[in-house]
Amino acid sequence: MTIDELDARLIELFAREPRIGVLEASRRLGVARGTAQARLEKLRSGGVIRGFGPDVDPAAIGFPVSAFATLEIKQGQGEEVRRHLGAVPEVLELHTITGQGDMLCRLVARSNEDLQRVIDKVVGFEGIVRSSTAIVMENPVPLRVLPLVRHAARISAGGVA
Amino acid sequence: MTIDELDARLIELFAREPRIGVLEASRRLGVARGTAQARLEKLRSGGVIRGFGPDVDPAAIGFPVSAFATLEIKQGQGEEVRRHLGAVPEVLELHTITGQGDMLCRLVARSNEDLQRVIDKVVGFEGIVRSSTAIVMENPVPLRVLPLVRHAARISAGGVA
DNA sequence: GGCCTCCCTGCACAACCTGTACACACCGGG
DNA sequence: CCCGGTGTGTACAGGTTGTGCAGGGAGGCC
Repeated sequence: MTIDELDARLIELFAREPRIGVLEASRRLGVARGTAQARLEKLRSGGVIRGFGPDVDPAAIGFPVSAFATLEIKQGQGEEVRRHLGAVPEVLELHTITGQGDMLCRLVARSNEDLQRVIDKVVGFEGIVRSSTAIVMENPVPLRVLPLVRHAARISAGGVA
Repeated sequence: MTIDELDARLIELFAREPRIGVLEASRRLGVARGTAQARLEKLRSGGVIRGFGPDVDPAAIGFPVSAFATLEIKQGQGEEVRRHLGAVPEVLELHTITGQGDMLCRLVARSNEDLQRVIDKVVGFEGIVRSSTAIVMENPVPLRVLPLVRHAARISAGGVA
C-alpha cells in the first residue's frame, strides 16, 4: 500500500479535526467530495487507517502513572504469560522482544504506590522469572504517527528516502 | 474525573464502531439521545476522550518493523536530545524514564536492515552516550485502553479495587 | 496514433444525523 | 419542602452521508 500527498493531507486533517466530516475535508483539501470519500475508503480498506476509535487518556480516568516493565519468561511459558497479562487491565500493551528480557509491557497505575500493586499482579505468575521496571517521568513525544505519514508520502512522491 | 458504567459502555461502543454517531449509540445503550450526547461532551471536556483521531497502522504504510531503544543521555543534554528525536519521523514516541537508561523511545523502520539506518539517525547525536535496542517480534497485546476503562467504571460504581 | 483504464469532477436525491432548545419528571440533599 | 442535577421526549432547521451517473483529462499499452 502506497500513500500519496493527498492521502497524507487527508490523514493529517482528520487527525487535527476529527469532527469535520468528509464534505468539509474535501472543501479544505480543494478536491471533490467523491475524491476525499474514495481516498478515505481506500485508506480504510487498505488497513492504513484502522479506525477512528476514541482516544482515551488513562491519566484522566485515574491512572496518571505509567511504566515499562521488562519481563523474563521461563522457557515454554510464553503462551500462559500472554494470557495472564492480557487479562490485567493495567497492562496497556505487550510486546515480545529480542535482547535481554523476553517481553516488554506498558503499565499504568493510580500512583507510584499503586504501581507496586500492579507490578505484583503482573509479575505474580508462574512463568515470569524476573522483571525490571522503569517508571515514565516525562513524555516529550507522545505517541504520534503523523510525521511518519508525511514522511511516507514524501517518499512515494518520488522524493529521496 | 470519575467515570461510570454508562460512560464506559459509551466509550466501548464508540471504540468498536466509531462510525455510528450519537443517535445510534443512544439507541443501543437504551438512553435518550440528549443523555448520550451530554455524556460524550462531558468525557470530551473532562479530557477523558482526547479525540477521535484516525488510527494509522505504521506497518500498512511501509514500516512493519518496530523496536524500542533505551538511550543514555549526557548530563544536561536532555533538551537537545528531545528536539533531535522529535524531528525524526521514525520516532513514534519518547519517554524519559527511571532506572538505567534515561530515555526510552519507540521506533519503526521499513525492515531490519532499515532499522540500522534509523538507529544511526537517532543515535548519531552529540548528547547520546549509549543506546541499546530491542526489536519487537510479536505484539500479543496491542495498545488498548478499554479494559482499563471498564475497570475504572467498576471501581467508581462502588466495586472493589 | 489510437484505445482503454483509472481517477477526479460535478451534480442530484433521498435518508439521516447533529446542534440546540424547551418542558417535564425523578431523586437525593439542604 | 424546595432546589439543583440529570435523564426523557420532542421539535426544528441545517448540514451530511451514501450512492449513482455522465464527462473529461492523464498515462500506459498495443
